[in-house]
Amino acid sequence: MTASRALRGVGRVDPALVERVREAAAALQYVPDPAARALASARSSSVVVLVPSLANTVFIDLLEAVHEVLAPEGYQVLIGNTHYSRDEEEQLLRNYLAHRPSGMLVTGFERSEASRRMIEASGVPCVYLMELTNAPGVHCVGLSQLAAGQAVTRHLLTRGRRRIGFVAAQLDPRTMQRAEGYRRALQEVGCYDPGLELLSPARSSVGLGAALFKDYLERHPDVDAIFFCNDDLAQGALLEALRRGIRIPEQVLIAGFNDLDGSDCSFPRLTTIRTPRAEIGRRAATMLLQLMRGGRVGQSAVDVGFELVVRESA
Amino acid sequence: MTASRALRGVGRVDPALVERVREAAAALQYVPDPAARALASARSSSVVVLVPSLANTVFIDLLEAVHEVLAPEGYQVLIGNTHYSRDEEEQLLRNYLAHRPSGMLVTGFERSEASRRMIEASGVPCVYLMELTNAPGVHCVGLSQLAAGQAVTRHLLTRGRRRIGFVAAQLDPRTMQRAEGYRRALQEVGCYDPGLELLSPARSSVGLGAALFKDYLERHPDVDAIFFCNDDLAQGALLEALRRGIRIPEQVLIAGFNDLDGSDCSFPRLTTIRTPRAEIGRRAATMLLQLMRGGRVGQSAVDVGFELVVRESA
DNA sequence: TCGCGACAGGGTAGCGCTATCCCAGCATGA
DNA sequence: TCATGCTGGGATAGCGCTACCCTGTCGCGA
Repeated sequence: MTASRALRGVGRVDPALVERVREAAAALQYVPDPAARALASARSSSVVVLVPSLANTVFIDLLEAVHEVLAPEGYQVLIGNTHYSRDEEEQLLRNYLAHRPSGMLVTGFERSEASRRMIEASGVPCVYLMELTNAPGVHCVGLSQLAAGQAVTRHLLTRGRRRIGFVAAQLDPRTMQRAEGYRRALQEVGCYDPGLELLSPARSSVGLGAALFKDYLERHPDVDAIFFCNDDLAQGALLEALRRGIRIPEQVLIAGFNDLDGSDCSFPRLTTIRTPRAEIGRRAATMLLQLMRGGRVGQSAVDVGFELVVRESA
Repeated sequence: MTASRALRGVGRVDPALVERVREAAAALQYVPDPAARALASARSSSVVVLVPSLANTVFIDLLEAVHEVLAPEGYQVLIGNTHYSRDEEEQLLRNYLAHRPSGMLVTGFERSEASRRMIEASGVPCVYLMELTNAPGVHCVGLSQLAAGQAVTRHLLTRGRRRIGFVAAQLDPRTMQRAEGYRRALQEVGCYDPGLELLSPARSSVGLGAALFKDYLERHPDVDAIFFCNDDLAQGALLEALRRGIRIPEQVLIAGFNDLDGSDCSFPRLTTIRTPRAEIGRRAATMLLQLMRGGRVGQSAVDVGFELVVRESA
C-alpha cells in the first residue's frame, strides 16, 4: 500500500521512502498494470477525444495539441473518429465509456439523444470542442463559426462584390453555422439570394472543390465572389480557375476557411479564416485537466476567436 | 461462468441458453468491464498502431483501413504517433505494452534497440507496415520504396531528361529508400550526380516544397526534371513554378510520390506514384487477426506494389 | 502526567472478470 | 454390465492493483 502511494505521489509518504520505492521499482523494471489500476479505482488514466474526421487537418492539429498537454500528465489519449455519423459516435461512446475514462473531449453539440444521455449519465468530465454555447454548466472551447462566416462574407462585400456565392461540402454543423453567418451578412445589406448557395453532402476534397466550382460557374455565370466552407474546396477552385482562364481575384473573389497547408502559397494565395485549432486543443485539455482534478474552472466557455487572413484571392 | 462463455461465444454452451443470456444482458444494459477482462485474462482487446505522423494523409488512410478491419472483430485501435522520433516510439511502446495489447502494427523497421527488444520480449503478435523484408519470421505488408523511387526516375529518363534532381524533406527511412532507388536508376545510365540531391530534414509541406523548388532552381538552373519524395512538396513546386513563369513540363518535369489529395487536379496535374496504403492497412490488419488467433499465415511478407500514375507534369 | 490530534505506514478486502478444475448426465462399445 | 469419453454447466480462486480502515509513534498543551 505504501509503495502504491509512493509511486502515485498521493498521500503522505516519507520522501526518503518514496526514493527507495522508486529505486526498487526501477531495479525490478516494475510497470503498474493499468487494467488492475482501472479495476481497483474504477477509473482509467485515459481521456477520450471524439473527432468527426481525421482527413481534415484541423482535427489533426487539435489532437496534437491535446496530446501535448495530457501526455505529460500521465493520461492516455484515445482517439475516436465518428466519421460525421451520429450512429458511429453513439457506438464509440458506448465502447469508450466502458473503459471508464477520466475525461472526455467531444466535437460540437449536435449528437443523438442517446449519446447525450450517455455522456450525462457517465459523470465523466467533458469539454466540448470547436463551437460555443452559453448553456450553464457546459464546458466548451471554440469559436463562433457563425461570426467567422459573417466576417468572410463582409470582407467580400467591402471589396464591392454583391453576387456572392457560398459553396460547401460535408455539411456538418459547423459548416452550417458558417452558412448562417454568410446569410446574415448578406441579409444585412439586402443581397441575400438563396439560389447562390451550393451545398454538397459529399466528402470535402481539392478535387471536389474544382468540380463544384465548375458546376457553379455554369449555373451562375454572374457570380463575382465565392466563399468556400473549407480551404481544400477553395484550393480546388483556384486550380480549376487557372485551367479555365478565369482570373482570380479580378473576375471572381475566392475565400476559404481554416487556413490549411498550401493556402499561403496557392496561386493566387488564398484569403481565408485562420482558426486557432491548436489553441482550442490546448485550452480544452487544460480545462479538462482542472475538471478531472475536481477543481472548478474560471470560465466555462472559452472563445478563442479567429483571424481573417487577407491574401490575393480576395 | 456460463454467462461469460455465452457472451464471448467460446466453449460449448447450449444455443438456447446463449440466447437467454444475451437477452438478460440486453435487459440489464450489461456492458463487460474491459479492465476486469484484461486483468483476468492478461490480455486486452486493444491493438496498438504506431505511425510516425498524422499530418501525412498516407497514414490517415492506413489507419482508416486498419480500423475498418479490426473494429468489427471487437478490437480497440490505439493510435500512437511517434512523430518520426525513436525516443517517442520507445516511450509509446513502454506505455502501450503495459496495456497488454492483443496485437501491434508498427511502421517500418528502423527503431531503437530498446524498442526492438520490447517488441520481441512482449510476445505480442506484430505486423510491420509500409516496408518489406525477407527476414524469416517477420510479418510485414508494404512495398519496395526503392523500386518505386527507381520507377519514377526511370520514367523521367524515358522522357529524355538527364539532369534529374531529387528533393526530399522529413528524411524518414522510406524517403531514403526512394532516394536510393533514384540513385540506382541514374547510376544504371551513368547520369548520377550527388550534387543534384537536396535533402531537407524539415517537416514536409506544400510551402516547403515551394521554397525548396525556388532554392533548387537557383542552385541548379540546368536541371530538367525533379523527383519530389512526397506530393505535398511537388504541389508546392508546381505553384512556385506558376508564380515564376517556369513552364512545367516543358522546362522541368515534376514528379511526386503517394498521389495525395489534389495531385489529380493540380496545374499541371501531377505525375506520381500511387501507393495502396488502404490496402496495406487492410492486409496488415487481416494478417494480424490471424496471428492473434494463433493461426499461421500463408505469406509472412506481402508486397502490395505501387502504380506509376503518369499525368501532365511529367 | 495524560489526552489528543497529526502523521507515517500497513492490513484487508474487494474491483469484475476468466482460467482451471470439477461434476452430473448421457451415449457408446466391448 | 461397466469402464470410457463426451458434453453442458458450475464452483473456486485469483489477476494486480487501490479504497478504506487501523495501528503505533510523536509532539504539544493542559
